[in-house]
Amino acid sequence: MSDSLRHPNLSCKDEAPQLDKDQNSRLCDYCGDSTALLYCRADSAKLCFSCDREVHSTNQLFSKHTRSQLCDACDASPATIHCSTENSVFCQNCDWERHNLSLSEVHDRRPLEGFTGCPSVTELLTIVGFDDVGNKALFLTDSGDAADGFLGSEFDGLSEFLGSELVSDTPSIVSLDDLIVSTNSPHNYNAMEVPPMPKNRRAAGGRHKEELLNQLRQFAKTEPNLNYGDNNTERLNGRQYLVPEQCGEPGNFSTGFKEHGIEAEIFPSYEAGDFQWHNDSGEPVTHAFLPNTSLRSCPQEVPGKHSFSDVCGNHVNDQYGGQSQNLCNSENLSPAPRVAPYELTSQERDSAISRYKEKRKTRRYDKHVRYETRKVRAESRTRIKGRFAKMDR
DNA sequence: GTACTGTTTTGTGGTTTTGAAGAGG
DNA sequence: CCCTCTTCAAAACCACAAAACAGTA
Repeated sequence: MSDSLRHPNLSCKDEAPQLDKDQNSRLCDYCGDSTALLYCRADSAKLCFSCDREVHSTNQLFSKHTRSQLCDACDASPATIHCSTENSVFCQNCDWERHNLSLSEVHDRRPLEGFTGCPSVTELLTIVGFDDVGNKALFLTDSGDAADGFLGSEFDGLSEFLGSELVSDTPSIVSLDDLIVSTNSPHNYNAMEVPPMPKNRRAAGGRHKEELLNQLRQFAKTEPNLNYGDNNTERLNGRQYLVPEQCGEPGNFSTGFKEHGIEAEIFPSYEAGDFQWHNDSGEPVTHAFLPNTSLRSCPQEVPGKHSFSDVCGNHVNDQYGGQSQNLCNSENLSPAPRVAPYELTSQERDSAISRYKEKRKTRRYDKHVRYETRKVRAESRTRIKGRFAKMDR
């Protein structure tokens, strides 16, 4: 990860996620070869995209496993928070530890959601936050190695693409609530306190964007709907290009579809009906495809609304990064992924859950007046259309 | 360390404005 | 699908005393 990708205000201490650490900690639990980018909670396994598809397309039961991006910090838990300031995705524990320790920093964090089913490459791009530019990354040459698409100077290579498009997520303002909770709560547990997701924002990806795109690119070659040579593939000037699967309007890309007389075909992926989004309470969202703006909901806490789910009887919601017993594993129904043991992580998770519950008990939903004298004064002040008016002296 | 002074920032509430979402034609 | 209308919630606005902060003796 280059320094240019880091937030300029980050101190050395806060640059934490040891992303250059031993890559073995991020190897796929299933193939043991590729870099793991996803985490399946039900299987307690880290998986690359290819193995994820292989494992979870086995049967309908496995396809219900909720998967998330792998935490950039610990490489061992499902990510539930995307910090655009650090350009990383974090699990609940790492998010809490990092953003609790760096109260002086104001980081722009957003909730991430898991997914189930067997989403297509395009859908995966959307899930990991490349929804607006993701398809560009799949415009491949015959070599398939470089993202040297037909955009020419406009889109000259993956690295430039990464530098200009994907990593330009600038930090934005964090909510006041985020700061208040951080400073006032006796527990300082603000992992759940993420500001609302603005619309049309570019998100996620994390610090493994390049590997992520590489895997998806390889994945795209094998995916039935995105295979070279089939209906999705068009040839232009001797090059092969993938016609976006879900991009909807060909004109959205400045790639010259219309100019070249190409109409992007919109067709359902073969597993589209099997692909489900989950809302923040872990319940499946019925829409097969949601607009970009709805992809990540903001888990605002609602009194009385519990956050645990029991999907498929063996899942725990993303909010806690919970690790559940795997019914499927216990019955040995699937090609069992290698499971990495982490007792400590489990303890940390329990600790985080208890912190969360404790904080939730003491949370105030009503308005709190800090200075009663100011309140008294404001009530007695003269107003014009509700606004304070100047006093005649 | 304490006291004082000057400057900057914060917080307060009623009304209006703004924007999102839903209903209906 | 598009447009209009309605409803609702949240943000914005205002002035200024109080709080917070910085500097000095």
